[in-house]
Amino acid sequence: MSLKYAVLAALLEGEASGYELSKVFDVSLANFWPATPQQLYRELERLAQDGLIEARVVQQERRPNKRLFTLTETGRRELGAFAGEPPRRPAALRDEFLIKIQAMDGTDPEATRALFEERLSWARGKLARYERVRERFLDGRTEAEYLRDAERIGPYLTLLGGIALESETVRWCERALVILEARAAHT
Amino acid sequence: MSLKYAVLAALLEGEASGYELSKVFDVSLANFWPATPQQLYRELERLAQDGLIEARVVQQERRPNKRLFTLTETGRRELGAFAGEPPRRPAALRDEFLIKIQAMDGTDPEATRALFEERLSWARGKLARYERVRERFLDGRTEAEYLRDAERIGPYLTLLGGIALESETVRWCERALVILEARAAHT
DNA sequence: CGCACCTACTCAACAAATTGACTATGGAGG
DNA sequence: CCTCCATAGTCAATTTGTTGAGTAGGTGCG
Repeated sequence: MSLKYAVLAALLEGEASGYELSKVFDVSLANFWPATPQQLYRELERLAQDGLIEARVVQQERRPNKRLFTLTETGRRELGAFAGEPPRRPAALRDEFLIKIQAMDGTDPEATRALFEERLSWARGKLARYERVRERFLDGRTEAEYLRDAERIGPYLTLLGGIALESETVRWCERALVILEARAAHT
Repeated sequence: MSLKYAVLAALLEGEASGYELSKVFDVSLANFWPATPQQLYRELERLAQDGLIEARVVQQERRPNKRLFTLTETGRRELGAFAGEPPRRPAALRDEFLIKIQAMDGTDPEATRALFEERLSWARGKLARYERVRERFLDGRTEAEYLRDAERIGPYLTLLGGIALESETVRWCERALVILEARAAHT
């Protein structure tokens, strides 16, 4: 149900092809609504049929042709209506890693440490990427200036959410590693 | 794929029926691996067939009979193996609310404020529940004592993760509300 | 006494997500 | 020259996940 609106929201940034969207979903929207290319192509088809987006075929030389999609007025309206409504379902996190941690006792402590280490460096990497995106948003201005002047701040707020989440993950991993080390030293 | 291990991990706490598991998944495991009762019943059936868990029918008076499931040695081993391996897929967050925020510009600012307010109070509620669970874990001991003496600390670490996540959500919402207010006052 | 709600599930149907393979063309690197 | 990677997708099969209903006895409330 919500993939529909995730796609519409992505098209607020402007015209895009399915392929381009699959890239966007990989880096930005993937942070709160993951989708595979196949899901996107299917969804775009449906949205176009329902008149929420419009396709425009662009002939390309030395490349396969592509279809660029734009929001229609109807699409924009539907997205607006959706954005104003309270969410029907709460956020869902699905994390294999946490299952492993839940079940970690009785396995090799060293393996557990490695898991946390991996997660930590992954979170740090993500945080660094987020910070670069933030620089691009600000584009030289201070945050206060940006928040005062920009016409769209939604994407910036979700970015702040992502940054908050990942920096907290980093702190949590660091803490867990200290705890694990203390338990290891104690034996 | 991972629901399997989520169920096995839940059974580490001891024997449980499908119905009991559906309650556990609602409060604890739901935080990182949501599942509906139907999914659980299907999964339990499969796990029993594969010999990873064992069922024992308990006759009850004035209640429908229930089947209690326990981990077998095989199940315990498979779970251990899983817990040691690096995760095949990264954590996935699916959050309708964030789509709405991404698309919020061009809708009623008051509606957006209400969304954040709602999310905020929801996060605070969850945090309070987590803290109560934490009290139960500690059971009078200090955290340091608990972490030194307890045989299982996995569930405590995932709980800490949940607490970190929700308290960061609270801070993020508060910040967003300040920003929204400033934009509203500015007009 | 009737109604709603709790325990403890099962069944069927449907929607969504995932996986893997397949079609094309072009450019880069060895 | 050959292979791999990037663009720009499509198709089909399978697995997961979701929704709604049904069964059946028990408990609590007014």
